[in-house]
Amino acid sequence: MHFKELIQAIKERREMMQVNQETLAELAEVGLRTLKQFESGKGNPTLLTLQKISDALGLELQLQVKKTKSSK
Amino acid sequence: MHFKELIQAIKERREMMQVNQETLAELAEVGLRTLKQFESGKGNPTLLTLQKISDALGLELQLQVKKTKSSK
DNA sequence: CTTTAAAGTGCATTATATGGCTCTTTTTGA
DNA sequence: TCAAAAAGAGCCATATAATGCACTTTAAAG
Repeated sequence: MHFKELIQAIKERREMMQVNQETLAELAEVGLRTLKQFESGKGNPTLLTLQKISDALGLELQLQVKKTKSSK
Repeated sequence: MHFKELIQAIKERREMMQVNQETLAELAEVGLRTLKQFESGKGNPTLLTLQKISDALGLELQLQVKKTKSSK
Protein backbone atom coordinates (compact mmCIF):
# COMPACT_ATOMS: atom_id res chain seq x y z
CA MET A 1 0.00 0.00 0.00
CA HIS A 2 1.48 3.24 -1.03
CA PHE A 3 0.73 6.72 0.01
CA LYS A 4 -2.42 7.27 -1.97
CA GLU A 5 -3.88 3.92 -1.15
CA LEU A 6 -3.17 4.45 2.50
CA ILE A 7 -4.93 7.77 2.44
CA GLN A 8 -7.78 6.26 0.51
CA ALA A 9 -8.16 3.46 3.02
CA ILE A 10 -8.28 5.85 5.91
CA LYS A 11 -10.69 8.17 4.25
CA GLU A 12 -13.01 5.35 3.35
CA ARG A 13 -12.88 3.92 6.79
CA ARG A 14 -13.64 7.27 8.33
CA GLU A 15 -16.56 7.82 6.03
CA MET A 16 -17.81 4.35 6.62
CA MET A 17 -17.84 5.11 10.31
CA GLN A 18 -19.62 8.37 9.60
CA VAL A 19 -17.19 10.56 11.44
CA ASN A 20 -16.03 13.88 10.17
CA GLN A 21 -12.44 15.04 10.22
CA GLU A 22 -12.99 17.14 13.30
CA THR A 23 -14.27 14.26 15.37
CA LEU A 24 -11.63 11.88 14.15
CA ALA A 25 -8.93 14.39 14.96
CA GLU A 26 -10.24 14.55 18.49
CA LEU A 27 -10.53 10.81 18.87
CA ALA A 28 -7.07 10.26 17.48
CA GLU A 29 -5.66 13.14 19.44
CA VAL A 30 -4.00 14.73 16.49
CA GLY A 31 -4.44 18.27 15.30
CA LEU A 32 -7.29 18.85 12.89
CA ARG A 33 -4.87 20.59 10.60
CA THR A 34 -2.66 17.53 10.55
CA LEU A 35 -5.50 15.22 9.64
CA LYS A 36 -6.73 17.56 6.94
CA GLN A 37 -3.31 17.77 5.41
CA PHE A 38 -2.91 14.05 5.45
CA GLU A 39 -6.29 13.27 3.93
CA SER A 40 -5.84 15.86 1.25
CA GLY A 41 -2.61 14.21 0.25
CA LYS A 42 -0.44 17.10 1.25
CA GLY A 43 1.28 15.56 4.20
CA ASN A 44 3.98 13.15 5.14
CA PRO A 45 2.83 12.16 8.59
CA THR A 46 5.07 10.61 11.16
CA LEU A 47 4.53 7.01 12.11
CA LEU A 48 3.11 8.16 15.43
CA THR A 49 0.49 10.29 13.75
CA LEU A 50 -0.42 7.49 11.41
CA GLN A 51 -0.72 5.07 14.31
CA LYS A 52 -2.97 7.38 16.25
CA ILE A 53 -5.28 7.88 13.33
CA SER A 54 -5.34 4.19 12.49
CA ASP A 55 -6.02 3.23 16.07
CA ALA A 56 -8.89 5.63 16.33
CA LEU A 57 -10.41 4.03 13.27
CA GLY A 58 -9.91 0.49 14.46
CA LEU A 59 -7.28 -0.06 11.82
CA GLU A 60 -3.95 -1.68 12.27
CA LEU A 61 -0.70 -1.17 10.46
CA GLN A 62 0.92 -4.29 9.09
CA LEU A 63 4.16 -5.03 7.32
CA GLN A 64 4.09 -7.94 5.00
CA VAL A 65 6.37 -9.45 2.50
CA LYS A 66 5.58 -7.99 -0.88
CA LYS A 67 3.90 -10.42 -3.19
CA THR A 68 5.56 -10.68 -6.55
CA LYS A 69 3.91 -12.06 -9.65
CA SER A 70 6.03 -15.14 -9.43
CA SER A 71 5.26 -15.78 -5.80
CA LYS A 72 1.52 -15.72 -6.11
CA MET B 1 1.51 -3.84 14.67
CA HIS B 2 2.76 -1.20 16.93
CA PHE B 3 5.99 0.61 17.01
CA LYS B 4 8.13 -2.08 18.56
CA GLU B 5 6.74 -4.83 16.44
CA LEU B 6 7.22 -2.77 13.34
CA ILE B 7 10.83 -2.18 14.23
CA GLN B 8 11.28 -5.82 15.07
CA ALA B 9 9.84 -6.89 11.75
CA ILE B 10 12.15 -4.61 9.85
CA LYS B 11 15.19 -5.62 11.81
CA GLU B 12 14.45 -9.28 11.33
CA ARG B 13 13.87 -8.86 7.67
CA ARG B 14 17.10 -6.98 7.25
CA GLU B 15 19.05 -9.60 9.12
CA MET B 16 17.38 -12.36 7.22
CA MET B 17 18.55 -10.69 4.04
CA GLN B 18 22.00 -10.36 5.52
CA VAL B 19 22.32 -6.68 4.90
CA ASN B 20 23.82 -4.31 7.38
CA GLN B 21 22.38 -0.96 8.30
CA GLU B 22 24.79 0.88 6.08
CA THR B 23 23.83 -1.04 2.97
CA LEU B 24 20.15 -0.87 3.70
CA ALA B 25 20.39 2.86 4.22
CA GLU B 26 21.94 3.18 0.80
CA LEU B 27 19.41 0.92 -0.86
CA ALA B 28 16.53 2.70 0.77
CA GLU B 29 18.04 6.09 0.17
CA VAL B 30 17.67 7.25 3.69
CA GLY B 31 20.38 8.54 5.93
CA LEU B 32 22.28 5.98 7.93
CA ARG B 33 21.61 8.03 11.02
CA THR B 34 17.90 7.87 10.36
CA LEU B 35 17.89 4.13 9.98
CA LYS B 36 19.98 3.65 13.08
CA GLN B 37 17.67 5.82 15.11
CA PHE B 38 14.67 3.98 13.88
CA GLU B 39 16.01 0.49 14.48
CA SER B 40 17.19 1.42 17.92
CA GLY B 41 13.69 2.55 18.79
CA LYS B 42 14.58 6.17 19.15
CA GLY B 43 12.88 7.49 16.12
CA ASN B 44 9.50 8.46 14.84
CA PRO B 45 10.06 8.21 11.13
CA THR B 46 7.86 9.84 8.58
CA LEU B 47 5.70 7.67 6.42
CA LEU B 48 7.99 8.38 3.51
CA THR B 49 11.01 7.11 5.38
CA LEU B 50 9.15 4.02 6.48
CA GLN B 51 8.02 3.36 2.94
CA LYS B 52 11.52 3.69 1.57
CA ILE B 53 12.91 1.27 4.10
CA SER B 54 10.08 -1.19 3.61
CA ASP B 55 10.39 -1.06 -0.13
CA ALA B 56 14.09 -1.73 0.00
CA LEU B 57 13.39 -4.80 2.08
CA GLY B 58 10.65 -6.08 -0.16
CA LEU B 59 8.09 -5.32 2.51
CA GLU B 60 4.80 -3.64 2.08
CA LEU B 61 2.76 -1.52 4.42
CA GLN B 62 -0.83 -2.56 4.91
CA LEU B 63 -3.77 -1.17 6.81
CA GLN B 64 -6.23 -3.70 7.99
CA VAL B 65 -9.23 -3.73 10.17
CA LYS B 66 -8.16 -4.62 13.66
CA LYS B 67 -9.21 -8.04 14.72
CA THR B 68 -10.99 -8.12 18.02
CA LYS B 69 -11.39 -11.22 20.15
CA SER B 70 -15.02 -11.42 19.25
CA SER B 71 -14.42 -11.11 15.54
CA LYS B 72 -11.98 -13.93 15.20
C1' DC C 1 -30.41 30.14 -5.21
C1' DT C 2 -29.15 30.14 -0.22
C1' DT C 3 -27.81 28.24 4.00
C1' DT C 4 -24.84 25.30 6.51
C1' DA C 5 -21.55 21.77 7.41
C1' DA C 6 -17.51 19.73 5.97
C1' DA C 7 -13.28 19.89 3.70
C1' DG C 8 -9.25 22.32 2.16
C1' DT C 9 -5.65 26.34 2.29
C1' DG C 10 -2.37 30.31 3.77
C1' DC C 11 0.47 31.83 7.30
C1' DA C 12 3.22 31.69 11.45
C1' DT C 13 5.29 29.22 15.35
C1' DT C 14 7.17 25.35 17.68
C1' DA C 15 8.75 20.79 17.80
C1' DT C 16 11.16 17.33 15.81
C1' DA C 17 12.83 14.27 11.81
C1' DT C 18 16.71 13.97 8.68
C1' DG C 19 21.34 13.32 7.93
C1' DG C 20 26.54 14.10 8.27
C1' DC C 21 30.50 13.57 11.28
C1' DT C 22 32.75 11.65 15.01
C1' DC C 23 33.17 8.81 18.95
C1' DT C 24 31.67 4.82 22.02
C1' DT C 25 29.79 0.37 22.77
C1' DT C 26 28.59 -4.15 21.34
C1' DT C 27 29.02 -8.15 18.54
C1' DT C 28 31.49 -11.38 15.99
C1' DG C 29 34.89 -14.45 14.39
C1' DA C 30 39.74 -15.76 14.00
C1' DT D 1 41.63 -12.60 23.99
C1' DC D 2 41.52 -9.09 20.71
C1' DA D 3 40.95 -6.86 16.28
C1' DA D 4 37.49 -5.66 12.89
C1' DA D 5 32.78 -4.84 11.79
C1' DA D 6 28.42 -3.42 13.05
C1' DA D 7 25.40 -0.97 15.85
C1' DG D 8 24.38 2.93 18.76
C1' DA D 9 24.87 7.77 20.51
C1' DG D 10 26.20 12.95 20.96
C1' DC D 11 26.29 17.28 18.58
C1' DC D 12 24.69 20.23 15.16
C1' DA D 13 22.49 22.37 11.00
C1' DT D 14 18.65 22.25 7.96
C1' DA D 15 14.22 20.80 6.52
C1' DT D 16 9.79 19.93 7.48
C1' DA D 17 5.86 17.88 10.45
C1' DA D 18 2.44 19.33 13.88
C1' DT D 19 -0.61 22.66 15.23
C1' DG D 20 -3.75 26.78 15.84
C1' DC D 21 -6.38 30.39 13.69
C1' DA D 22 -8.76 32.55 10.22
C1' DC D 23 -10.38 32.35 5.61
C1' DT D 24 -11.94 30.03 1.08
C1' DT D 25 -13.91 26.38 -1.43
C1' DT D 26 -16.86 22.52 -1.97
C1' DA D 27 -20.80 19.59 -0.98
C1' DA D 28 -25.26 18.59 0.77
C1' DA D 29 -30.03 19.81 1.94
C1' DG D 30 -33.99 22.98 1.67
